[in-house]
Parts: sequence; C-alpha cells; structure tokens
Amino acid sequence: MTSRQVTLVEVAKHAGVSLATASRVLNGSTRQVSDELRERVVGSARRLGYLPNASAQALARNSSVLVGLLVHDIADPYFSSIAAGVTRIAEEAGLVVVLGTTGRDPGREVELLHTLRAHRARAVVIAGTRTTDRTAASRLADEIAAFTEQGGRVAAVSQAKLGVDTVVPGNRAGAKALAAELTALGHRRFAVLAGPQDLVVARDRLAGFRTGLAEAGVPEPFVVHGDFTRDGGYAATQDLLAARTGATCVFAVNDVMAMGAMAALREHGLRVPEDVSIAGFDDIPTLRDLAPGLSTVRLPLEEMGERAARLVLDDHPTARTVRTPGEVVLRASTSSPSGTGLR
DNA sequence: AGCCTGGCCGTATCGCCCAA
DNA sequence: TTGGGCGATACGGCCAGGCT
Repeated sequence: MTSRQVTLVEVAKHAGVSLATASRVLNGSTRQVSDELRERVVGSARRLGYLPNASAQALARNSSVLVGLLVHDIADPYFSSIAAGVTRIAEEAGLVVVLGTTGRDPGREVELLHTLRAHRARAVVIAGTRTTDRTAASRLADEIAAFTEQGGRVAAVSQAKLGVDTVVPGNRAGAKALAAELTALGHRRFAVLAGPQDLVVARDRLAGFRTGLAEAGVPEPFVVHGDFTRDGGYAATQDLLAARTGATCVFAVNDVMAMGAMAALREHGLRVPEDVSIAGFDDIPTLRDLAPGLSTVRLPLEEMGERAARLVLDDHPTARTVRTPGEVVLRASTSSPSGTGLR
C-alpha cells in the first residue's frame, strides 16, 4: 500500500479550517457554517478527491449503510422482482443493499445473517418461504434475537413465523380463488405440481387449492412433488405424464415450475390449452414473453419488496404484518376442457 | 510463553471558549 | 447571538511493547 486515501484532516488543512468545520460542511450539522467557508471546504474536498472512509464512518457512528437481502434463488424472477423493490426503497434512504443467496438451505440463511450482523448491517430483509425444519428455525430465531439486540432490524417476505415485521403473500386464498376459476371453466380432473413437502409456501398453495376444489365439489387432485424450480416442474411433469391420470388441468404452485411443465408438455406433443390447461402462481415478469400466456395468481412482487424495505427501515417496537392478496389472472393457457386429458 | 495495556486508524460529535 | 476553533472522547479491531 503506497498510496493513501485523502482524509478529512487533510481536507480541513487544505481549506484552512478546523476539522470540526470540515465535518459540519461535508456531513451536515445543526450548526451553521458560512457560505465562504463552506465553498472552501467543498472545493478542497473536490480538488483532493476526498471520499469519506466508510469503515471509519461506520466506526464513529456505530452503524453502517448496509441493508442485507437474503433470497433463496438469485435466478428466480420472483426474488429479483422483490429485490428490485427492496433496492429502490433502500437507495432512496441512501443505503446500500447486500445480496445473499441461500439456495433454500436454512442453515445458510443463518450463516448469512450472522455475517451481516458482523458487518453491522443496519437491517436485513429475509425473503422466501419458511421450511418445516424446526432446528433451523430455532437457530434463525436466536440469530435474529442477537441481531435485534445490537440495534439491527429484520423484516421478512414470507409466512409470519419469525416474530418480525412481515409481508405475507396471500398463498392459500390465492390458490383457492384460482381453483374456483378453473372449476368454473368446467375442469373436474386436476393435477398439482406441488413443490417440495418441506416448503411452507408450497404446502399453503396446495392446501388452498385443495380447499377450492373441495368447495366446488371436485375430486382430490393428483399430486406430484418436486423441486421448486423450472427443472423441478419439468421433471414433475414427466412423472405426471407417466401416471396417465386423465387430468385436464395442471396447477403448478409457482410460475417457474409451470414454465418447466409447459416445456415438458411441448416435448410430448401436447398442446396448451387444447390438450391440457395449465396455471401457475406469482405472475413473474418473465411471463410477458411466454406463449401461450400463462394463467396465474398475481402477487405484487416489487411492491412486496418495497413494503418490506419500508417496514425494516422504520423502527417500530412490535412486529407488524402486512398481507398482500393474490389476484387470479386468466390467460390463454387455460380454457374449458375439450380433450381426454393426460392419458 | 502468554497475557495485558495502550496506542493507533479516520470520523463524528460533544462541550467549551473566543471573537465579532 | 452567531460562527468558528479547539480538545476530548467514542467507536472496534489490531498490534507492538512491556509485564509476569
């Protein structure tokens, strides 16, 4: 290290003012500084290329400008949409978002939160479904408690299970409403690509869908579990086709799985919606370029990210819950049943 | 050899003093 | 009263030096 950064002391010296005055000018203060000195300080800072040392600021203020965002899967548009919302609000507040990817590993989630705590992150937004793993949940609760105790704030976009401010997507109600719309089209034999059994979001959407079918007097759907990804939807559809269920309508519990399912159906020479209808969940932006258009349940993903960010940056003594309902959007991938279904 | 102390890094901010 | 300077202190991690 031969070159050294310009410090505030050097700026003050160059401008011929005290350290305190330079600080008042460059960081703002309740104290006034005359225009003349202000211009001298600003000019010196520019001339010398002064850039405040963020580590030193964090040291002096005992707080950084970092806001953590933990997501399950960086490639999933569900999370990039939420990230866009979180980032917009954080940047408006002059903060910087640090992204961590858990790969749906609850242990990794705890590790990342631990690291963000070590960096004195101001706040962390945890996005993504909770799992049914109780040990991991309790370790995460401990880590959240430690972070909160040292002044950090946590919010979640998921089920309200962490005891922190949470934006809750309307998974059950949305899936139930979707089932009502699909049965109204005339479908009676359903299959569900249900995702992993330990993901609460997948469970909730399956449960809501089942309730909707039951209320319409339609038989239980055929359920296939698989990964919560495009490839998971593709593989689950292979299993579904092998089972020859006669289903006329397939519900994938998220959009990326539905996209994988559409690819598998296409490869088998099946047409959507003539041979089989298909619907997803989330309404990720990618769907705009999908043909035929995918019927789905729209969640206001960016807005959910924005709301989570507003909650996490607003110091509040008790945990708040914001519910964001899903809205059924029917597009070309669903129609009234005309063929014999998946045989 | 291991432990403890104290100084240093850069910045923010406080209380206090001084000069118009 | 206002604007400015000054010195002290705090923050957390690191390391050199001195001590047992």
